[in-house]
Amino acid sequence: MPANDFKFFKPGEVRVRIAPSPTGFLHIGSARTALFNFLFAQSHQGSFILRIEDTDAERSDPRFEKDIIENLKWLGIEWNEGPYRQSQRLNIYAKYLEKLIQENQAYYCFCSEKDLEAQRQYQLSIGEAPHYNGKCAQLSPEEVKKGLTEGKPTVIRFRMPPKKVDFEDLIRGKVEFDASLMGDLVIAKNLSNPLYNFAVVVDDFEMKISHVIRGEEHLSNTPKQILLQEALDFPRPLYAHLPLILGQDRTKLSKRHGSVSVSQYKKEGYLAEALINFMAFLGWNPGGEREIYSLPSLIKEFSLERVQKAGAVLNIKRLDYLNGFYIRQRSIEKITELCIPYLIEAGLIGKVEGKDLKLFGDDSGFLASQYIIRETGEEISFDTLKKIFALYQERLKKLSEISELTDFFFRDSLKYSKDLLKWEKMSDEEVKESLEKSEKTLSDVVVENWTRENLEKILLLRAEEAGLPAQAGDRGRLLWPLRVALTGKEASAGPFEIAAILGKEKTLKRISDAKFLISNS
RNA sequence: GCCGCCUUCGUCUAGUUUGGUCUAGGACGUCGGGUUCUCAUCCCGAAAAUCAUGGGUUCAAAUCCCGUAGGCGGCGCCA
Repeated sequence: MPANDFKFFKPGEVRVRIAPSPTGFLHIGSARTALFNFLFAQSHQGSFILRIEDTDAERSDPRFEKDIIENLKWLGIEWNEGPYRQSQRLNIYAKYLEKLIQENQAYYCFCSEKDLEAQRQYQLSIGEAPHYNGKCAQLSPEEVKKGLTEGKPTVIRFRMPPKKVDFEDLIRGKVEFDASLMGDLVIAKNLSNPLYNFAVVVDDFEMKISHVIRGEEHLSNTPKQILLQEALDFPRPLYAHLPLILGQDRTKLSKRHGSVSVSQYKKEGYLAEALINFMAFLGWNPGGEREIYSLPSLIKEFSLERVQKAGAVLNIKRLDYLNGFYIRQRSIEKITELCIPYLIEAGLIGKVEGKDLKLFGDDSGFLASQYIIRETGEEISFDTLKKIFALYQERLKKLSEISELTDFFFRDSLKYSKDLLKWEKMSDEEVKESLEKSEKTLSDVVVENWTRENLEKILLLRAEEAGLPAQAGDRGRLLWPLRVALTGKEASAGPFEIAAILGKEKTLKRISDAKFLISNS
């Protein structure tokens, strides 16, 4: 816990914070706010503080706090202080609350929610912004005491000074609000239950926050917080309101737009560095033409001046592109480690019975030297899996695609329609001939020579002698049926590399299965 | 309804501070082509913004000024 001192922050000392409420999984919007705060702190050698705003006990849940912390770490967004929890700082808020009440800057209000709602409806109907009408603002001390001792339901309201408030937003410039339109703000349910706008002001002061960098949805909270600061005699931090992240329909991004939580993206197989690069460019860019940036290079380039004012629509295709790029950058060992859990989850492979798998890290999945193919019971090594994934590394946009792309390696028999075996307009008979040719060619290859290079050399030779005009295009007559026989798929990696991994026996078995399919249906 | 903010290719954006080099640049996506049995990668090329709109200032405006429209956000005993 920080010391309870009242020292003003030093203007030169940059201290920023991210203040998520644990009422949901870490949202991509909060993650981006965290990123910008982190980048800003890092580029100014400042401090970045994590503060969990869990004053709403009903909606807060420790598992959300866990999710927030885990995913921030996963993204590589590290904080220097915290996590602080507002629920553990209630005595601090109570002290300031009492001060405001004592100074008559805040007061108890006994209005019922029903009355308030009626009032709101009425104000709306006459074209006014809904705001508290001040009914309890002038209660005598006796009335307050009576209400309190009777245990009447109550809240604490801040006497909002009816004045204009302006502030210089680092991104938007001068912004002005008229507080006389706002009505007295509820700052706490009672002495031990502070509410957001109040708790934020106290904490930002106590934690000596120099710059409040947050989403634009907080812009209209700012004048309220400024007035509270003035009432408490706190210095005013600098403000920067980030543009919102929008969905396709240009409204604030929410669940109905699809994936919004970082954990969802992680599970779908997006890499942290892709997400970071992507989020950084949502409402900001360094000005040049380079678009690939790692965390360290972002720190070098980041500045609040280059942050956009308008909201930014999240373009998932761009994230996919970036993710594919970063997948291709990773080492094949790392890709293998990351892909294995998806295969396990799809039920394609499993642990070897009796052997313990080493579980490492948070999310890297299982790492072992041997796995078992569920359908056949055969063992498969990490190295073989590595070879399989190597074929698909450049084809992957998301890691989660791996099981659908490579499932044929882990199946005993393949299911596909016989027409898929036909390249262009081949007849059944031609397909059969093609397969027989592959079969013959491959059965002549001794196991010692069963390598990708060799298979390619031999098969290509056979394809080109053909008997037909030997054009490169004719390779398809041999290669397409072969590839479909091995994979059962319209699109896949090439037949040579697949056959090399499958081995002679399985390769020939699949060709024979394909011949059966084309002849008997 | 009230208050506030915003407005350059479909999307993210460069350019606006210091008006001319902007017949508006890049990236994703789309389309076409090359490599290729397929897919992906990679390479080449194209279409795509009368700079929301109206007016003004100026020899000259995406860039400066005024108005208008539209969009979004907030208006909670949520954060």
